[in-house]
Amino acid sequence: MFQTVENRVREAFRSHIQNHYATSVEIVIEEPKQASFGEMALPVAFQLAKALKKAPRQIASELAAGIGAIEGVAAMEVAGNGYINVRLDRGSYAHAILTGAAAADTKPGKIIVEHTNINPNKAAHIGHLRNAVLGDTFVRMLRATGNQVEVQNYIDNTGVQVADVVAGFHFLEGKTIDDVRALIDNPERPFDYVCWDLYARTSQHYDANPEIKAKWRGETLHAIEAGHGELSDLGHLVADAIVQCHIKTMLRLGVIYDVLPRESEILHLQFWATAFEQLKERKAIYFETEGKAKGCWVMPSTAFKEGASEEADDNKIIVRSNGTVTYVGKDIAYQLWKFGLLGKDFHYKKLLTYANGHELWQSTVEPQPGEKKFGGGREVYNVIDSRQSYLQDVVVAGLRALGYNDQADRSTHFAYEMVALSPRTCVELGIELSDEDKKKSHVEVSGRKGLGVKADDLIDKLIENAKREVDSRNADRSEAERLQVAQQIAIGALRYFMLKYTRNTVIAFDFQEALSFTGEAGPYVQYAAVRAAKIRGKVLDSGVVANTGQLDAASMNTFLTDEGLWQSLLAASKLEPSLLRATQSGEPAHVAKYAFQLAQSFSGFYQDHRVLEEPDARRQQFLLWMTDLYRRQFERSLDVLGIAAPEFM
RNA sequence: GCGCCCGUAGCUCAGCUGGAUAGAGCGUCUGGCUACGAACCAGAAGGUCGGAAGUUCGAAUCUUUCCGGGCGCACCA
Repeated sequence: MFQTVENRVREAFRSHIQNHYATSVEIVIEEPKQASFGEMALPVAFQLAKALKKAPRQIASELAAGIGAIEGVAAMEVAGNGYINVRLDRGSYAHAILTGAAAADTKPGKIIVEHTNINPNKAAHIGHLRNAVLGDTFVRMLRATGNQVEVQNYIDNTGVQVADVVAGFHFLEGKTIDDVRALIDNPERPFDYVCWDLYARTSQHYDANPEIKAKWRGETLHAIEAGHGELSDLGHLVADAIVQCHIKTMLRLGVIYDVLPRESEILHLQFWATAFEQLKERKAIYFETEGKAKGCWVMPSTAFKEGASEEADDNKIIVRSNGTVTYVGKDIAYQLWKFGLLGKDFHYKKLLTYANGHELWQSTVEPQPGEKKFGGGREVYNVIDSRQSYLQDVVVAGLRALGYNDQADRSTHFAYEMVALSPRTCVELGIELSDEDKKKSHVEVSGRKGLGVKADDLIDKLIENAKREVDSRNADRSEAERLQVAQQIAIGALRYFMLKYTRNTVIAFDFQEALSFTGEAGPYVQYAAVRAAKIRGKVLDSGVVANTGQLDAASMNTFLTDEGLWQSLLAASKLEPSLLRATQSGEPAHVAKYAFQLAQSFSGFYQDHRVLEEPDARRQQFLLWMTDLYRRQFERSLDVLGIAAPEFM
């Protein structure tokens, strides 16, 4: 609704200025510095001052006087040195919200979002959670603004990290496939936890014995890539089992996927070979005959690096001298497929059906009956750690080199900074810190060292904390209900924590902060949502029948002369513009911020107005409607954030 | 060495395309529950927006430079 009026104001000023001043400027509409100034502020007089050679204040006065009536606008004032402040017609604004149903228009084309993308060789940690929560929330934002989205989670099941764990089982510990299968089935200890420790042990062993590293890793990788033999079988067994663990962990957070494209199929279906031919044909890569990259196929650095010189020896190797392809090469093939440019497709089989009926598919080599189709997107977002921006640049350069400039432009590296650990949390975890580390604001996690906080451990701890609070406040509820709410609160706290920071902020993860359920946190928003729903329920239980029919623009206007109520309505009505802005800027933190501000606004409303005890029947109807508007907006914004609105807290 | 990111209140962070008196949470201090649930609310204290120069009617925001920090620059991903 706000945007509708905003557009009207913008258009009125645009045409008025065009007609009377014979010039055109971009009409900027801001939020006034202070709420008392009105609802919109236009600095347009400043922009015109130079061209018209007049004082801004004078121009503003002329504009305000000459522009005439605009539907939905009650008044315009000149303020400061030349601002034009716009005041809305409160009654008609409220009435328009009451009667209007905004239907989101669906946009054409499919957007592909790839996120999570965890190496299937150990348990997920907090860094992975940031990726998944950012990606999942962005997907929800896109869908809420009318986009069709396909969620992909790429599985690197043939990479070095999987090979290291396989080598650990096979060479280091002498385990057979049946031994490993027993570990997977062991309910005592989760398999991803077993691998977490084994990966750290294997890495340590490698560090102490570099020659063994080359031998074991090489042998294992070779077997996995060839796709047969015991080491290969072990690789698939481990990777598939870990993927199941990851899917389960992410499901706890409400994160689900549409399809898992796997690297093994990229290899076996010759995706790379096809891309390789195209790259060679278009001369995007060349065979190096001298220097340190002799015998490799490389992409010249001039293709992906600004200001790179011809002589600089920093070309990117795509195919190694032993003929194997690097990750970047495979990623170029994968990216081509995402846009439907490869001329090939995977086959797919259904991996599982989520409790809500949604199906998760996985790539496979053999054709399957009734298989779905994936890929072929109009736009692609890759949610990947900003440390990989160099490699993402290479991938995009690959698209450009093949002549796919449009697709390159619609290819976005949705980058985010890492999650590190606060020194205090390292101490709590029993991690030894060097004197140098102690001075730092954060310490980087390391999977190779087994240093980090496992996602499931963190979630368990959050639930435990929430459960204590819920128990102490809700003795009348059943154990099952309390547990469910505790889980919702824990996940709310966690998702909000991962979303409250903008993407390029390094998060120094701190247990005390993450476990905090007060202030700018998920549970604060949930609490407000619970209260809004509860008031509504109590009022209706008291025998009052909701009847918005008696709320016309004129009567609402009288209630809205109360500045506090007007500000409440305004805050509640601004979900759409902030959601749109957040989606355009690719910043889920903005949605989190809006939800928090909505909760702040409601808390104030809650304090100031007693809906249940309101003696004036019509005013009570109005307050009830406001409460319900808040409730609906909480529901929608929390849904975008992937946070549940509990029934009680 | 080259490239990218960051430096805003004691701490952790917002600040949309430059715009009016720079905001929030936490922490500190003062108040508010016989409750439409205090996981809340009201109020106070707290900032030369890292330094300097420039562009502009106007700079936390744009440019240059310096200082301080982070991350990249593999035949790993």
